[in-house]
Amino acid sequence: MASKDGSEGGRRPRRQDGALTISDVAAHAGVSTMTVSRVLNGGFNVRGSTRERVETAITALNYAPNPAARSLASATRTRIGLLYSNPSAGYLSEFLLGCLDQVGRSDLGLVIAQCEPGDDSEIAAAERMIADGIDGLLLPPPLCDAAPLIDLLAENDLPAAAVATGRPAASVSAVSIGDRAAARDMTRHLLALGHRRIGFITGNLNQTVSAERLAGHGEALAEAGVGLPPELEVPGLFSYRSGLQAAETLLALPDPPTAIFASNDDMGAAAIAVAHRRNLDVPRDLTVCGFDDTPVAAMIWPGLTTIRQPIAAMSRAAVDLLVDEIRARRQGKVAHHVHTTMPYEFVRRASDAPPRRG
Amino acid sequence: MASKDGSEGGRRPRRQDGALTISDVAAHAGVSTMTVSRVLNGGFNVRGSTRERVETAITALNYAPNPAARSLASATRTRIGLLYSNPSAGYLSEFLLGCLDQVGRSDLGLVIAQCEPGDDSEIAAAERMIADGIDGLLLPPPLCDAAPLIDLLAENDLPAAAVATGRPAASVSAVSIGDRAAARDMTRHLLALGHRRIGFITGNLNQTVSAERLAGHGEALAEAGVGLPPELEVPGLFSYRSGLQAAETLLALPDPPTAIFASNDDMGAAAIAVAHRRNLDVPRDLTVCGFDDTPVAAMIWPGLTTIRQPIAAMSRAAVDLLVDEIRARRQGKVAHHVHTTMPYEFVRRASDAPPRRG
DNA sequence: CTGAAAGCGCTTACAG
DNA sequence: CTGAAAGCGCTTACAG
Repeated sequence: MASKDGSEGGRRPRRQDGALTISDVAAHAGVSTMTVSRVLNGGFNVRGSTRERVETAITALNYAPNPAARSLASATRTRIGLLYSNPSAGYLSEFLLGCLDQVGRSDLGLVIAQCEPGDDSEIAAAERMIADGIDGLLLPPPLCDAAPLIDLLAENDLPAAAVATGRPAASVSAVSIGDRAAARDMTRHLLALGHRRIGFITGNLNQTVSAERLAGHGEALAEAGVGLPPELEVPGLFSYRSGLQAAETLLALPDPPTAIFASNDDMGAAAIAVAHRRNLDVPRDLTVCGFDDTPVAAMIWPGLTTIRQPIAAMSRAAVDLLVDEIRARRQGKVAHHVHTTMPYEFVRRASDAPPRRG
Repeated sequence: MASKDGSEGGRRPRRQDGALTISDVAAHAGVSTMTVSRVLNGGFNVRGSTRERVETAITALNYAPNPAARSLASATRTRIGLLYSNPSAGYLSEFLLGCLDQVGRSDLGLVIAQCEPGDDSEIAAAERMIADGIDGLLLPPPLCDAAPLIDLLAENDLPAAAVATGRPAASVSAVSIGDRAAARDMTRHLLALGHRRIGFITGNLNQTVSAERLAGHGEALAEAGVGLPPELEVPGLFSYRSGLQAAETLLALPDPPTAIFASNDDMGAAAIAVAHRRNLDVPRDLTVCGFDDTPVAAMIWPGLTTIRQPIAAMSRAAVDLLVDEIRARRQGKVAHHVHTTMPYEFVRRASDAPPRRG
């Protein structure tokens, strides 16, 4: 067949940035672009050996698909929602940093809504997003544990990814650290320093991580044969203010603890403030430690010994999980809810020391 | 002419979401899509009357171009960088919220880098971004005032948008509130309550807003014929810790102030903490106010009277400015550096009252 | 100042 | 299981 129009040659190509395209991969693997596309999108209906050849070509060439072309061709820009509700500012900013990163590299639309905790505004906000045609929802704490919300999503068959929940619901994907193990590590550290009377400030019991962290603390004590007298376990709500009050309670005890393990950094910072108000030196007179490693932990003095959660990496991972699930559904596959655990890190700063003798 | 291929009909259209395309606008305006595209991209080489017709069609139809198609066709995804350096977490999270929103709706790539303040890492980070081929840079405080950094960008002819600078450099676009006027309003409020000895905690003088806020304070005092004794002006660094020290200094004065105006909320919160430590009731014994309206202002007790900066709106606006400038340059137009001022808001909470008598 | 054609890099719908 | 063709919505390069 002759070429369809008479004119041959002439125009110069538009693009000169050396970016690889799907055709390069196809050529390298000796298949059609169609097949490469299939592999890219889950590899269904592709023979195993073919898929391997394509995957080899992809990694050899270090190919990454052009997100703009993808969303244009599929005529569906994936849009995910982020619902948040008064987390600490330090947590939120790191969470957003992770989202921004992942959203930017995947050409996703991200719709954000804040909602007040407690009342039904989280339900209302979620319903608005569903009506708006969102493809999936991201749930940072404390919403990761909001049962009515999660039920609503399940009823509407909307994929969701919960971040930092202590006990993921079966109907959602989730990214967490091992909160129980992390708390156990922290308490083991305090025990190793020689502390035996350790005050514990719980988190808000609406959030499942609170019970997990308390359980981890209890396990470490049990291992060491140390008891946890009820007066040493005081309730907090994750807020600075609640930490102030909890620390007051602990330090006003007739036989006060030599160490305080606060279930997050804000409350740890509050415990340090209370200690100072009482003219106690931290860590000489009192050891204090926190959890999360939000910015405040490094900003106060003395720096707070804590557990680092890789928050940005967790939100990135959650976005990935969500997108994978959305894609899978579009192809009619069964939805997998993946529960991922990411590594935490023990961060020792300057707020802990052996208990004072005499 | 006959249709080019014999087959007529057959496939059904791929898209069914009623989204408008450039062809709809072209039909409505009675021009080619090419002309609509020209209007969309600055309207050069389009007759005035034609442009108006197209613009009318765009607004009538409420048309918005498909960002994915745009970046695919132009073969250039606009990528902007965000360089940040230890702002308060509350500030950063609101700033990111704005970016996320704007980036999401424009199909922009966003590259984020943190750098330590002071040393040359901001220069190094910027150079890395330039080498990476970034199209423009976003500069939240304190980097909005980093002269060496801004010089580097000017030398490399890289568009930048500074957010919340008190005195924008000529070579960058900028989005600010009127810091001077806002501080003037706050001090007028304190004067109206009856305060005459007002302590002022400055911000970090590396940031130009610090001098502006101080100047606004001074202007209001001058208007009222009230002097500013040197001992009532104490230096802060915008950090909680620096606020603690500054407030101590003020309250240890033989004739202490009846009100403290802190140049940001973190330092205002610190002043309240110091007052409490000294058994002073806020606001009965001491009025305290802040600036910015970051989350901490509403979280502490009493709630902090402050000036609200629309941080998210400011970062959104900065992204827009940057993108406009990048597009203009691509079309060979001269780059405009726009300096925008956005409205602030006086937020009265519970930390201010008339001075105590006797 | 304006438009017809080609093309951006992918995916969908169809046909084997 | 695999591929040839058409199309996503826009912009570039060219021609008037």
